[in-house]
Amino acid sequence: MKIATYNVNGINGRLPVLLRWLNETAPDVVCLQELKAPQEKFPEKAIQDAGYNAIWHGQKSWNGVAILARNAQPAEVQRELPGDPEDLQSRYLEATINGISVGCLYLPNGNPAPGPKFDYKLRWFERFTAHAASLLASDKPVVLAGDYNVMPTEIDVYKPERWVNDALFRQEVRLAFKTLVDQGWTDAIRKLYPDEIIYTFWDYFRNAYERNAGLRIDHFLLSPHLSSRLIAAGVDRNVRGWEKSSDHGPVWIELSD
DNA sequence: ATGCCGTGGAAACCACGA
Repeated sequence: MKIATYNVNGINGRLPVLLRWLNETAPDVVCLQELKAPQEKFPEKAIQDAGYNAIWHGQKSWNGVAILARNAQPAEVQRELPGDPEDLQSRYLEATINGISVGCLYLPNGNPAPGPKFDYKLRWFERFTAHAASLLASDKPVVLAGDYNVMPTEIDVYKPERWVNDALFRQEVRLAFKTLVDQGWTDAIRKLYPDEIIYTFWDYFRNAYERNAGLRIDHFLLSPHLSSRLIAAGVDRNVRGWEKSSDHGPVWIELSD
């Protein structure tokens, strides 16, 4: 079973790229972030014609998350992150697919830091960590996939010294990620490639992709059940080089049946 | 050190992203 996550940076502007990638790589489950489309503007028919059932939580202009499944219907569990009724941003969607709980997340960027946006990021991270703990306690197979907007360690940044005060790399955020993982999650890419430089994002500026000036901010966290089933993982970095690409590349894992 | 590019939405600029 192949599960992927892809921050599309606008699903309608990205539709040709998304459909080509789905057709070429045929993941079984896909978590999408940054739809940047209201609920009624999700391209449901094109996704269905590509062979995928979908649930999504859209939002006008920003945010928005979706879960796609091939040969299965995602059973929605919740469409927002618990813990703050006043948080209206569409950043979390959870579904059960073939017995696996799939959490699709778009963690806040948090810049500029310090400031209210950074405070919101840290609060969101705390709520997410609490929810992740409850998922672990359920003892079900769980995957938490998405754009975490965190580079966990220095090898996840092309020039770490330039990012120390950035909301994606500040100590508070790296510590929050470590606290989350230490609950008992496995960072899928790092389990298979503990020391390799692997990026999932390249800025649109300054030929970042061509220079491989990237960041690793899109992650898969696996519960113990799924960690033992992990057989492969990677980044479809070539997609980042396609015409009209997102600034993120798709990331994927393969689980044994 | 930096939003230089890209997207969406409103309105020919602005907010936002990482």
